[in-house]
Amino acid sequence: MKVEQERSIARRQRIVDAALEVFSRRGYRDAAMDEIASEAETSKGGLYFHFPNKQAIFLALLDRTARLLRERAEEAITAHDGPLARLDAALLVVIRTFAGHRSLARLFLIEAFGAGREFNRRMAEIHAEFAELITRHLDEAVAQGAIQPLDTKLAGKAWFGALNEVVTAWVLDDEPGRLEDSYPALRVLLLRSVGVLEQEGPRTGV
Amino acid sequence: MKVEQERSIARRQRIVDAALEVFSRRGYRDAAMDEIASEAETSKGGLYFHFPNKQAIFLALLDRTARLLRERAEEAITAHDGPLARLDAALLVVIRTFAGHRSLARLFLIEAFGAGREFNRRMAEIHAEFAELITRHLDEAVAQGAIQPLDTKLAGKAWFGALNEVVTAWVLDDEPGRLEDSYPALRVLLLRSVGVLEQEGPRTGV
Amino acid sequence: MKVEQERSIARRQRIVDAALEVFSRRGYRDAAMDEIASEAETSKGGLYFHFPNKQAIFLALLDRTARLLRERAEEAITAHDGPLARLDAALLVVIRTFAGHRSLARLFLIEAFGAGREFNRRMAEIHAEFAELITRHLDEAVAQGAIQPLDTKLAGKAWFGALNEVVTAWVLDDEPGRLEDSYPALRVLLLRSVGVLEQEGPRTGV
Amino acid sequence: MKVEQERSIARRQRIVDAALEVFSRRGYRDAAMDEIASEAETSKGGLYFHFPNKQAIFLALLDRTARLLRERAEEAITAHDGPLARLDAALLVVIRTFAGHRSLARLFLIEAFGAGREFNRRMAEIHAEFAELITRHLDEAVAQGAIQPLDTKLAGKAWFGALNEVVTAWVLDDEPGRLEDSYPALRVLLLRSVGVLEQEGPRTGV
DNA sequence: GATGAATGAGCATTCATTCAT
DNA sequence: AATGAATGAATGCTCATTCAT
Repeated sequence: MKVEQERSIARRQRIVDAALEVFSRRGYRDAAMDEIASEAETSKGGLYFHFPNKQAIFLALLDRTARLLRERAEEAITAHDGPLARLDAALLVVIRTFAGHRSLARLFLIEAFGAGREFNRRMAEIHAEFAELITRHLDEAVAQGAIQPLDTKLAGKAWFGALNEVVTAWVLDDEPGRLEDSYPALRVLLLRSVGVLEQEGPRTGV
Repeated sequence: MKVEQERSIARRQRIVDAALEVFSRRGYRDAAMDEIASEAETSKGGLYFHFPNKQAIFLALLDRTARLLRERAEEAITAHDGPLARLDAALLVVIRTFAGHRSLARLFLIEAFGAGREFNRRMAEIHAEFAELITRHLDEAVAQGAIQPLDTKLAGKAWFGALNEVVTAWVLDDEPGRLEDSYPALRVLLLRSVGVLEQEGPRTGV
Repeated sequence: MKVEQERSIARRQRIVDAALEVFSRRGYRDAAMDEIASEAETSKGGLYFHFPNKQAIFLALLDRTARLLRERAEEAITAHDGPLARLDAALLVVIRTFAGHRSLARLFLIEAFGAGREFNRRMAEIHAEFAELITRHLDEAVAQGAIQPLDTKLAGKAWFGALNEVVTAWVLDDEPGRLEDSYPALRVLLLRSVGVLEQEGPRTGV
Repeated sequence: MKVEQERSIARRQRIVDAALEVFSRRGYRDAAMDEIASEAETSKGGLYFHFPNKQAIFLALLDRTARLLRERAEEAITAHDGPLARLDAALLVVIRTFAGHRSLARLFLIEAFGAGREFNRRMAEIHAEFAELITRHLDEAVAQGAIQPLDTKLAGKAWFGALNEVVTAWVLDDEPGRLEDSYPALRVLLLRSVGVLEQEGPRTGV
């Protein structure tokens, strides 16, 4: 039993991995189940044993990615003190994660929209989640008097959008530089936008 | 001849109008040439007389939209003095244009990606153009001493991204409020991000 | 215009003809659209231009067949006088029609059921129509005093069923004799069942 | 061993029961092995342990049903004297059996055809068997002088067909009445068709 | 210029059957 | 005996594109 369950989970994993590969190579619509199957070293039927349809695979991939980002961000957050430092660390971690997984970034920021009306709601939710995370910390910063009161909801969206665009441009760049290198300047802009003029960057490694 | 040319141009117009309608109703992939044809009150063959293929229609639509935005932005720009005021006016005009054409916004910000790998390059260019417009004015503001030197290229992307996200969230909102209402706060954020603390909004009408 | 319409109608005809061929060769479910297409010397897309789906082709075929039978039956009916003679002529015509088109009989009596729940209602209607035709004439025979009063609704079903089974057995027979040869005896049985002991057969040719 | 054999037989029973349920719910083609398995509270593998394939399950069900009908009919037959009384009793028992098992009737009279070319032969046999049972008794009635000589083979088919159609119409009726109520009138028709004008109905219970 | 009929490659999905455990 | 994971052939349907009229 145990063994079989583990194998089944592993197979799902492999399918989702393959899906990432194929979706980011072809885009959602042009990705054929056949190709995902062979990339996952299984058969088309195998795919349908583990997932009800193509959409479900994409959704699983989306959720896995969102979870990964969220977990890393939260980890970074708990490792720091003070709302702005935490936010700072979280954004850096997001940048770094995408920097290390360009195809994942492409999937998350580009393919996910346009994959069909059905995904728009889910993507809106994911965007909203991240924007809210930012909003929450800005609210706390306001509460602690670290920054002046402001429309934190809007700021959450704006920060997320700024980050988003920087990463998107990097994804679509034919000869991309190092994504992480954009962060320091972006950080200054974002902090200034809420009225923080100086603050040291996070001391997280590398 | 003259008359026929005009008629032909009018027909193209009607097709592109129909395309906007259908693409934003269904998304690029799910929009059928049949539906565009009937929306344009012509036949499938008629479409292919005026455009070589589906992609070309979409591209024409994209370019028409980009041109519209650019023209309006430039108009606003020439109506103002000083790089920051001009930028301010341009962004406001973009916001207002999208506010008045939600389906166009959806098309431009959501469908355009995911319409297929072939469009990504074009979209990247369009994004870049707008980011560069911002960068240009920020550069000028730096040159005039209105703001402190900064990474204006990055700031261009960030500003555009912030704007983008605010509009996107509005497009995907089931019960959207008035998009224009977000602008004043966004404006403050953006200006602050480049170190400008106070500045009156543009006096553009309504 | 005229020419094109005619051609279009001819094509539909050809498709329905091909469908009869293929459905009665393979049965409804095992008939592939591909095979119907090639039998009709057109392409799969062509099929779908003229019919919305497989079911619609089958239904068109069913209706065409039912219409053919009805028309021939009515023709025979108007050529005779007296309800029993008319009925007699109608049944004979049905028998003869099936005798001349074994695959059509197979389709109509065997494939049509079992082609899927969706067809059952239609088939029930068709059966009912024929049974009612019989019932109507029996009613008239009663009204004219040619036969004693009886449950004509039930008799309609029973007569139709008897006919049906005789034809079905012939269709499924590996070495079938001449279907028409069964008619005289069947005729005697049916007439006797409503109390008519003697009556000459119809004088319709061959 | 004994116990295990019994268990195995019971399992087969359960599978065939489940098959009846599912086949008459969905029709042969649309019935999935998965659904039969879960209805039988076993697994797909379990099905294939007891039967070589889907067809075999259907055949087993068909044969079980035919056997049931035959046994009940024979029972009724031996309980009566005289060929016509026996026939009468047999038909009544068939009617009553179907009346009590509508899904079984649907399966036997409707799904069984159209389940695929492979079943046609078997169904033809089953029909023939019942027709022959009728023929046999009519032959005996002729031999005993109870009825005048006639084409008893044809009459067998016709009787069976009449019965068949009455039951089929009832199966396909959305708001069916009591099937048994049709029998007395049908009986009169059938008997008259072979020249018997009066005869009391069978005295079989209820 | 315009039309509508035709094409055919492409694809998601289903499902009976197999088989290692 | 039983399970459930895996297989892969089969198929209805879509749709951009072509082209004779």
